[in-house]
Amino acid sequence: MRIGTLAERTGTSRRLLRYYEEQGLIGSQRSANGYRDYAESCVDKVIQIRGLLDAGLPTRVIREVLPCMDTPRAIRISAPTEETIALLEGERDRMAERIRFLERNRDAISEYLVAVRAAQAEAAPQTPNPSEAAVSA
Amino acid sequence: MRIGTLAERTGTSRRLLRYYEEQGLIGSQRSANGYRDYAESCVDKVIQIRGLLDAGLPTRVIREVLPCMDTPRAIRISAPTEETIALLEGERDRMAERIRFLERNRDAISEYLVAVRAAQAEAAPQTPNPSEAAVSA
DNA sequence: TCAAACCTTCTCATTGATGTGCAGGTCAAG
DNA sequence: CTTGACCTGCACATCAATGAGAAGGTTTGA
Repeated sequence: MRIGTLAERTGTSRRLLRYYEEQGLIGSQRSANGYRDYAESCVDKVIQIRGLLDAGLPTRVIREVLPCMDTPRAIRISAPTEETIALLEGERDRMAERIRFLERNRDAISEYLVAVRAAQAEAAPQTPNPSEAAVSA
Repeated sequence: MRIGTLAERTGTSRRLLRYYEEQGLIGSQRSANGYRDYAESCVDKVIQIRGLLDAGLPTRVIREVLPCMDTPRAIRISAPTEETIALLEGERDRMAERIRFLERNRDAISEYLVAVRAAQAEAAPQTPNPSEAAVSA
């Protein structure tokens, strides 16, 4: 498929797809006219990349990690170097740490929101006036 | 405490602490000579900030979220605006999504590492390797 | 008291990562 | 021929963080 289709199907901009190719995250064939021609699997791959970037992994790491996971489930063994294995182990640990931290903060925010709602309900039990205390930001 | 002490206790640079103050993430008193004087609670706060940034939250959001969590457990109600509440709900959801994605990727990497180790064990079966199937996380 | 070592202040500039805008040109279809 | 999708390449934007330099405060010991 061409870049416009891939952009639409992944919700990214064409520009960004070219950027990811420039960064070595995705590849493409070229048609005779020079247009990029993407494989079907690129859709999943781009979504995967978006998620990994959002999770805080730098492109440098994604470049190493991605070839190991063909699609988000299937696994391909491709004789990685010891260095790559160590990188993956490190990233797995970093992910685990991030998860723990995110869980703590998600819970803290949830608890806070519950407390706020309880306070609101107590402050205005009969009058539903949401902007009574609204001031600056 | 002064900035050097805080830097040492949080593992950040003095420069970064000034930057966080500039960004409105932390505050400080000033001594008569103009030196910053940090409260004890700043240690936790800075660690919290590091974690939230690492989790992918921008300073703009942290600035809103942080005052709601005095230390990583205690919660203070401070009459937030509806806008802030919506922001917090959004961030909580984004965190939950990030957690799900990180878990998927962490598991994928773990599985991959297991498979790689199995392949290595098969390639070199005479090497005594008692913990061949050791997996973590 | 002086001086050296160290800490702090502020400010301007820069880096690195992720991404976007845009100009100028090519290609293909109506 | 016009329109729209695509190409390359350069520049710009944003955000987090850092470097460097100049000036001044603090401490300690000769």
